[in-house]
Amino acid sequence: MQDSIKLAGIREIAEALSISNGTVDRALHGRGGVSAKTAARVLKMAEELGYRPNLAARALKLNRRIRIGVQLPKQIASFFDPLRSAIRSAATASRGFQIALDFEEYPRLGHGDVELLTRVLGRPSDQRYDALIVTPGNPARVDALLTSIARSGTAIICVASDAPRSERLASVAVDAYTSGSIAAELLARTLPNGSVATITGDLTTLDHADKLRGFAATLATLAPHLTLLTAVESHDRAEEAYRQTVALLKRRPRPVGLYLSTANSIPVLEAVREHRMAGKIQIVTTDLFNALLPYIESGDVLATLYQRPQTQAKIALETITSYLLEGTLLNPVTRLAPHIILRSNLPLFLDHVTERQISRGVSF
Amino acid sequence: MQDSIKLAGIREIAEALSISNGTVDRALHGRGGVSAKTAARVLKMAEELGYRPNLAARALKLNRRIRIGVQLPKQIASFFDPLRSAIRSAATASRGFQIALDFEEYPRLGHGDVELLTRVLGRPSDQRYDALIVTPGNPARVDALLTSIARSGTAIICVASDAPRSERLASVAVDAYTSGSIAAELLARTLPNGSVATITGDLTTLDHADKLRGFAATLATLAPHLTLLTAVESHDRAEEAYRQTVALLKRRPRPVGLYLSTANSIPVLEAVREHRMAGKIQIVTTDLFNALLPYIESGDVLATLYQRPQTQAKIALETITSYLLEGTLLNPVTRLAPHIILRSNLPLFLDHVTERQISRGVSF
DNA sequence: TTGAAAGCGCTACCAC
DNA sequence: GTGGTAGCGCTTTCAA
Repeated sequence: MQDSIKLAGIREIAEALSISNGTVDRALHGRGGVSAKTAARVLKMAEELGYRPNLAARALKLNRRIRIGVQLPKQIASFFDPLRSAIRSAATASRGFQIALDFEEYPRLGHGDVELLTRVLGRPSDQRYDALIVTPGNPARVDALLTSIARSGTAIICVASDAPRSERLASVAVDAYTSGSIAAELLARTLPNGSVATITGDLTTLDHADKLRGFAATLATLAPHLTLLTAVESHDRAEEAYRQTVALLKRRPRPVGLYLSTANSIPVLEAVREHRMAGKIQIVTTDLFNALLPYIESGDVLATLYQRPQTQAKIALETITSYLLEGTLLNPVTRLAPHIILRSNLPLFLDHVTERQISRGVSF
Repeated sequence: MQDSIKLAGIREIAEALSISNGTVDRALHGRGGVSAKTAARVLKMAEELGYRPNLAARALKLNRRIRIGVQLPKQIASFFDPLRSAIRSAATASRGFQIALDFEEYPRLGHGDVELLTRVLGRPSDQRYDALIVTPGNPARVDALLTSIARSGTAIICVASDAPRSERLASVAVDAYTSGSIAAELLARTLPNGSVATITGDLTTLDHADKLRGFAATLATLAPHLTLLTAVESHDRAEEAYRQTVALLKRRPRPVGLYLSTANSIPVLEAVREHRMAGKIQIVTTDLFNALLPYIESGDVLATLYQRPQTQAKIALETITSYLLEGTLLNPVTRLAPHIILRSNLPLFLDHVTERQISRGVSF
């Protein structure tokens, strides 16, 4: 089979119709100032000749240096640091655009994000972002802001979470419901009778709530032999998680399985180890970072659900560039499957773990 | 943090040194005809100004219509059909290059591949491929050919398998050893005592042998309670697989787990069902296609290891274009982690399953 | 409403 | 060894 496409450009269309290429361009892009009749002829001929715009030429001519704002929280660093650096390298690799990135940070989801977003609206128009990458925290508090920004001409891309009721251009995230569902299936298949517990961050966060819904639903379907204890919220703080874990371990009968739906897993794992329950409780965690590695290698952790920050970054930037350059919206909503990382496939992910994910302060 | 890179082009370097941009270009690309001294000055200034080539301009100027040959087997269609169509769409989406694809097919791995490769060497030089995408079957029989083609100036990219001793430019594949290892871990975690069997294609194929090595190694480590029966080779033929499965099911004690390391799983699953053993034997399969879906949904299949043809295609084309356009070899060897598809995350993969994977004849 | 032409940054060719 | 320059296909501006 041969894909030989004859390359028809604007020039060819113009010649075929004996008009100027300026007119063809205007017609093709509906820029106005073209009679309806001519426009129709152009469109028809373009179709006929199989017109494919030369993106290199377009990019060269436009030669825009597009400006992308990136507003992400410092925490949880194990996820957002790799995400940031992946955005950086995806931007560097981009053909066609010079991409200027403007990174801004705030402490954590729901703490400082609104302020940064507000500041975007105040930027002088010559410094406007062409696109803005954000992780929306509480939708109720950012929806309106995101919509305002979008209407001001900045394309909004949500990563890691979503604000579906805002006018964001696109959203990329791991499917949270499915994440919970996978955790439940893994526990269902490996555990005999007993009860399982979940430790999450904050149930007002959509992502966390969705994970729990998926977990509960699948547990009910696949594991009628397992009882689900009420969810514990650790608010992504280390001591809280530690304390709550100790409390869980003192319950009788003791839970046989644990689903940690945020990256705040280390204090939990430490508590489990200190109580000499390592390996006796099946644990499914979230994300991948240095401190977690030994627990996976030892088998203390059955599996971790990796949210693929690199992939999310790549998709986000592809979405932005193809939107700005070609005017096509690839995929308004991308829901990735998390990678299920076990002991056996861990080696393949080791190069995804960066070094400088040192937890400072109480959480990570 | 602000990434404002001042955009220095060839022009800027030339002006800074009061020389012509032709000279700068020659120096930057080591094209010769430049005095060592000038070349050094140019390189230094380029460094200083942070020279970044404008890839759009380069692409526009070169305006090559690169020609990529794609030689893949018809079987196993569930893998190679999606791979082919993903190559197609990745090529269409490519900025900078017009890509002409030349698809060629042969019946199956090891049957007809050598002939197609030989034919490549005979092509008139004006029809030479800039790059060739292949799945090497038996390395012993294609290594030399691949090297000849590579030396003739065609970049060879191996997908789905590898020929590491040839002079191929790059290789993209799922890590076979890890695939087997994952299968073993899943069975180890879900099975009590007993024996497990493997059905593979052909142990002379590197990929199949590697999977088995990984399976055996991990089984020994994680599941001393499980016995591994000797591997069965079905040569990817349906009746053979069916017959062998029936034989396996007649063994006493009956195997409690099964690892099917090729996509030739349907006859096995049918045999299991007919013997009313569905759900009583844990089965891990390979790849994802329509016919397999009901088995995953019903739980007959515990997990399938998906080899991500779309991802492989994308990486292969990225490797090719960045090599031909920028002259940089991204990653000579890419080893993907297979996706572990369970019942819970299956919905996220449904759109990866194309329709026209109808098995014709004896195998797929 | 349409035509003509400049020019984006790079490569390659020709002249010196 | 080096300088000068045409031109890739597109967008955009100015003139008609």
